[in-house]
Amino acid sequence: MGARDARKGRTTVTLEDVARAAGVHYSTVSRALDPNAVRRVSADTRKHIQAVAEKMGYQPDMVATGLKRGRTQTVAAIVADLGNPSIAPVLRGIASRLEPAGFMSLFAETQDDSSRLERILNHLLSRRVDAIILTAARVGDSRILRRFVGHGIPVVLALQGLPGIRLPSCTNDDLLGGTLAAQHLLSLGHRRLAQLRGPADVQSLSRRAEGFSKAIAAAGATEVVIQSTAPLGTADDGRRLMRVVLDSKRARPTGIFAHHDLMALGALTLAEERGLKCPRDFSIIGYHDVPNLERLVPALTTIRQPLEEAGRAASEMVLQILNSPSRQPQSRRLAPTLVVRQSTGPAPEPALQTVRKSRR
Amino acid sequence: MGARDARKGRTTVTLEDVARAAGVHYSTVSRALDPNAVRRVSADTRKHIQAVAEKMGYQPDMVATGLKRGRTQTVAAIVADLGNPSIAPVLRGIASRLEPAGFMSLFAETQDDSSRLERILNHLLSRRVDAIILTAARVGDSRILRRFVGHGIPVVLALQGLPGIRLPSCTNDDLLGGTLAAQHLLSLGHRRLAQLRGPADVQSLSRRAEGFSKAIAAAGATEVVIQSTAPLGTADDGRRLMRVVLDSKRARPTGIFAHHDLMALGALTLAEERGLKCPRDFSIIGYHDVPNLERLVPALTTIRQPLEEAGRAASEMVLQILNSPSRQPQSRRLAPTLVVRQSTGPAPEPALQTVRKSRR
DNA sequence: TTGGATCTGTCAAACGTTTGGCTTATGCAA
DNA sequence: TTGCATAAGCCAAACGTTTGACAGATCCAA
Repeated sequence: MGARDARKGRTTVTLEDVARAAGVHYSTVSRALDPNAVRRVSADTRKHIQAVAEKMGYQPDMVATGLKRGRTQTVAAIVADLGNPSIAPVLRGIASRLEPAGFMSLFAETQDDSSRLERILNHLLSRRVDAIILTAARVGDSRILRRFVGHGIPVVLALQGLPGIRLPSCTNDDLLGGTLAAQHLLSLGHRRLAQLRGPADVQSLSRRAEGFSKAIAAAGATEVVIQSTAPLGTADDGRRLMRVVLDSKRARPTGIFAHHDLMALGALTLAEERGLKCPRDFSIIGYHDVPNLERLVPALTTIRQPLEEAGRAASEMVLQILNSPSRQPQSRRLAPTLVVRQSTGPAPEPALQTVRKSRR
Repeated sequence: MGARDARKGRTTVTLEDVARAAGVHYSTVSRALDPNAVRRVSADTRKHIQAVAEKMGYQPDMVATGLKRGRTQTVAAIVADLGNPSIAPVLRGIASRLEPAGFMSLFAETQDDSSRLERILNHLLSRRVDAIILTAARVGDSRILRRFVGHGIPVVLALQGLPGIRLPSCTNDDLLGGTLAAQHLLSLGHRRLAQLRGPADVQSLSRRAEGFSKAIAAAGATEVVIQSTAPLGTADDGRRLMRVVLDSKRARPTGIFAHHDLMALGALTLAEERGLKCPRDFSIIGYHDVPNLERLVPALTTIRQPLEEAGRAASEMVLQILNSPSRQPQSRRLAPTLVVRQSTGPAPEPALQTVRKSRR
C-alpha cells in the first residue's frame, strides 16, 4: 500500500489505499470524506471510513483535486517591491483572511517592471490560480490585464486603482489623504506649499496630489509641484526633489508635502544639511506612516493608511467573487488618518522669511 | 476548440487542441514542446508545432503536470511574522533566486504558534510542495518536522538552526554577531554590561548570547543577562527588560546589548524617560539593522545581517537538494557586520557613576 | 407477489499531462 | 530484392481525484 513511485519513494496514502483498508470502493471514501456529499453514504460507513482515513494519515492530494475541479484554492499576491515596508502588512492581511477560507497565497514581485508582470501573469495562468490580488499595476499594464481577465480569472486591485480597465479595487482614499495633509499645513498658517510627487503613472499618487492641490487652491494659497520620475518612495528621490525646491529662484515654500515618508526623510536630511531647521523654518509631512520612524527627530507627521485592513478587504472581495461570480463587488475606499508629530509646526513669521531670503 | 467546462467557461487551450490544429497526436505536441525530449520528433514538425502552439496561446497546465510528474515547482516559505521588517528581504531573496529556476513561492505565517505551524505543514503536504524554507521554527517543533521530513520533502532552515534534527540551514553567524557587539563595547571601555535577551528557545538567540558572554568573560568584565519570555523583537519587551535592569540594586551597567533593534529602541526610550542620556550615561547596541532606524537620535549602533543573501542562499540549497537528493548540502553561516552609529560611546567616568549612584 | 421509492454504494469517465511501448516509414548495406 | 537498424510519431496507461449514471437492497403500499 501507499503510492509507489511518481513521487519517487515518497510515501503517500491515496483514496485507493484507504478504500482497500476500509473494504469499500474508493469513490465511497471520497464521498465519506467530502463534508457536502449529502446523502450518498450511511452514517455508519462514513464514521468507519473517517476513522480509517484518520488512522492512515490520509491527506487529500490538492493537485489532483485541483486538476479535477479546476480550482486550486490558491490566490496570487503580486507586489512591486517586497522590500517596501508598507507591503508586509498588506500581505499579512491577505494571508490572514485567505487562510481560514482554505486558500493559500502565492507571491511574486514585479520589481516595477511591466514585462516581468506579464511573465508572472502568464506563469500564474499556467498554474491555474483562482484569483489575483495586484498591488503593482501601472497604467500601461491594463492591456496585459485585460487579456488575463478575459480568461475569466478574477483580479482585485489593492492599494491602487487603475484607469482604463474596470476592476474591483480596495484602495486607500488618497484624495482624502492629500486633503488632510493640505488642511493640516494650512491650519498651521502655511501659505507657500510644495509637493514632492512620486511617479505620475501611479493613480493613487495622482489622487493624493489632486486632494492636496484642490485644498490649497481653495484656500487661495500657492503651491509648487515637483515631479519625480524614479520609483516611489526612496529617500534619495526625496533629496533630489527637495534640492530642486531649494535651488529654485522662487520664494521658498514653508510647507512641504512628500508623497512618501522616505521621500520626506530624504528631503528633511537635505534641508537640514543646508542649514534649515524643521519645524522652525519649514514643516514637512510624509505619507504612509512607515514603521520605526516615530522616533526620528523630528518625528515625522504623516498620513497613516490602514494597510492590513486593505489586504483583508481585498481578500474579502476575492472570496466574494469566487462565491458568486455573477456580480462584481463594490470597490472600497479606506479612510486614512492624519498622524501629527513634530515635523510640522506653525509657519515661520513672514518678516523672518524676508530676512533669510535677502541674505542670498 | 478550447476546453469546454470544468473551469466553467474559462477558455483554456490544451495539448489536444494544439494537436488537432497541427494535425498530429497530442503526445507529439507534448514532446515537441518539451526541451529535453531528445529524439522523438523531427526538427520540422517541432518547428511547426511550436508555431501553432504559440499562435493558439498554449500554456501548459502546471496542475496536470504536477499531478503526473509529482513535482509542483513550488517552494513554500514559512515565516513567523510577516510584519517583522527583517523578513521581507529574506522573502525577496528567496523569490529572486527561485523564480528564474521556474519555481514559485507560497507563503504562510505561523504567528509563532506551533499548532499553526503543524496545520500549515499538513496543508503544504497536501499541496505537494517540492520543498520548504522555514524561518519560524522553535525547538519544540522538531517532532513535527521530523514527520514531515519522513515524507521525503526537503526542509531548509533560514536565519536559524534547530537542535534535535539534522536539517541544512543557512544562518547568520550569531556567535560572531554577539562577539562583535561585545568587542565593540569592551573597546569603548565598558566593564559592566547587560544583555537583553530574546526568548530562550530560539537557537540563534542562544548563540548570540553565547558569543557576547564569552567575549565579556574573556575580558574579565561583568555581565547581567535579562531573559525575555515574549516573542522576539518588540519595543515593549525592550522596555520591560530595561526596567528590570534599572530597578536592580546592583551597580548600573553602562553597556547594553539588546537582541533586537526594536528592543533596543524600547530600552532606550525607557532609560531616557528615567533621565539617563545615551551615549553619555550608557551605550546601547541593537541587532538586525532594522531599516529606517538610521535617523534615530541617537542613531542606533547595531549588527547588520545579510538578509537577502540568506534568502538566496536558502533557495540555492533547496535547488541543490532537488537536483541531487543524494547528498545534503553544507549548512552555511553568513557573517554579520558591526554598524557603528551614535548610540555607543566611551564608558562614563567611574567617578561620575559613583556620584549618580549615591544620589539614590 | 408485484411495483415503485428510497437509500447505499459501485462503476467508470473524465481533468490535462507524461512517457514506455509499439507501429510505421525511411535509409542503407548486402 | 531482402533484411535490418533507426527515426518519427501514435497509442494508451497512468497520476489521484470528483461525480453522473447505474445497480442492489430494503421497505412499504397495493
